[in-house]
Amino acid sequence: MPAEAAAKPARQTRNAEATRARILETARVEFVTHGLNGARVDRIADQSGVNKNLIYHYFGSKDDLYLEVLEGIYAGLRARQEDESLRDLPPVEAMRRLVANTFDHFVATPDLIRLMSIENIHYAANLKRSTGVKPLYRGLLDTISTILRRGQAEGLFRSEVDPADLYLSISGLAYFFLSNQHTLSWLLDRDLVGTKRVATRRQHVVTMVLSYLTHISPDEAEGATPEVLKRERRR
Amino acid sequence: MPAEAAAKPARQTRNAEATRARILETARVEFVTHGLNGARVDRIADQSGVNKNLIYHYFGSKDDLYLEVLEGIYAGLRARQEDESLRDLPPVEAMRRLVANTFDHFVATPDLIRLMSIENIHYAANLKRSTGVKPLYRGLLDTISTILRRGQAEGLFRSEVDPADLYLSISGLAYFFLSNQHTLSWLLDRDLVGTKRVATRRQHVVTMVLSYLTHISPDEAEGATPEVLKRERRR
DNA sequence: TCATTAATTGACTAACCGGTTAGTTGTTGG
DNA sequence: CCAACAACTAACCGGTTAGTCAATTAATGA
Repeated sequence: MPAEAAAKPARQTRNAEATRARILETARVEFVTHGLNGARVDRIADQSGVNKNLIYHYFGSKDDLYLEVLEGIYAGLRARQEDESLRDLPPVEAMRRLVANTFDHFVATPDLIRLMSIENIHYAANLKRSTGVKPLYRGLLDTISTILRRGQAEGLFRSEVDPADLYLSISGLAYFFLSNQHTLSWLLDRDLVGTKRVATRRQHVVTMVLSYLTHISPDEAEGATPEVLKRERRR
Repeated sequence: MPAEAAAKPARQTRNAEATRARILETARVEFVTHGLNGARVDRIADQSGVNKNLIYHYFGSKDDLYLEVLEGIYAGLRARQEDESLRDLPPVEAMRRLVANTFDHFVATPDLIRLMSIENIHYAANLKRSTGVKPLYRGLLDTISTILRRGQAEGLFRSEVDPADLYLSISGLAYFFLSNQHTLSWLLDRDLVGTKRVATRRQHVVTMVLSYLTHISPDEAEGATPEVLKRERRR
């Protein structure tokens, strides 16, 4: 294995970095599976093949360990966001991708969904101790606002749309059927997360958001078309 | 107090029914506030001014007590549903009310939101032990299907709408900003549940669903209007 | 090579917590 | 009036759980 030679002097029996990462990974699974109260530090220790005290040595407390897991998951959100590329696209296409990306990210990251739910059960007490997660959302809202404004200027989108409301709707449409899949699939007697089902739901969500945005009411649309006129009317 | 005379022989120190109800009410608050794992049987006992063993006498176990709370909350869902009245209204108005009712019910019943989240964190393990909650949802889907079909027959609604998907969307739009209000209000730096904010969100949600339903694509709308023709095309 | 530092462990504890045992007290029907 | 039963309590139990203390072992640098 010539690849690993580049990394480090290759310790044999001890490797702080790797051990710490292993604990964190095990903790992620534990917290996602059992929630904050249901998670057991002993179980995390056993699963990562490590003495329990090592966890306290590296992470201080159960809550701090949980917070680090939480921050890691939210950080993954930023990586996938690729806001920049959207700003150059035509408004309708940009919005279509934004919705689809949000949907796909939720589907691909079940841990995010569960941790968001868990965190809200705890009134976001831990997230509020965090630093650095918050800025991610400022950029997201900016992106939505930008796309929205361009679409409205071109007379393609309805006016009077609150970007935050739109964000809540996009997220809600993609979040709910996933976060509540266990009660819902039982109550509705159908699988909600099969590949085929997810694909049709994705289409449905994209269509709903775009129908809403491009549905211009009659009195608003009269004598529309030219972008300049549209911009004029906004005063 | 002449009013209470009609009720019963008025026991003084003991009242099984009232005590049981008091425990259940206290338990509801405890489970909603702390979740299933976070709830403490001792605390429920103290708060209801009752010996802990009495809880086990009436409810058997912590899980069974939780289940009874859960069933009570879901039962409230049925009471508020008033499906019947909707079926007689014109499709658009019926759908408008269905969406608004769902929204209002979620807003008015924060306990429902929290318990649904809590239950999903636990993979719906407790709900699945329940009998009688499931039928409620059959009726709900029927109502949606009926309204949808009538609206489509009259050429008012787009075709090819899965009733279940529509239900998931209506719920998701009303659920997400409430269930995740604690993380979201922190991340977005704004209050989400103030009276005014809820009112604008309500309008937004109703508008989005109706825009989607009434947005007939060009190729679908050509030569539309007559209901008969519409019905004809569905073959 | 040896002292220093960091990684890692075993053994332990105090508090907690769901559930139980063994009762006491009030109500009610005969 | 009293036996039988239901409502209700006090005290306890055993397993669990987050967190700690003191030691041991491996790498590191001088």
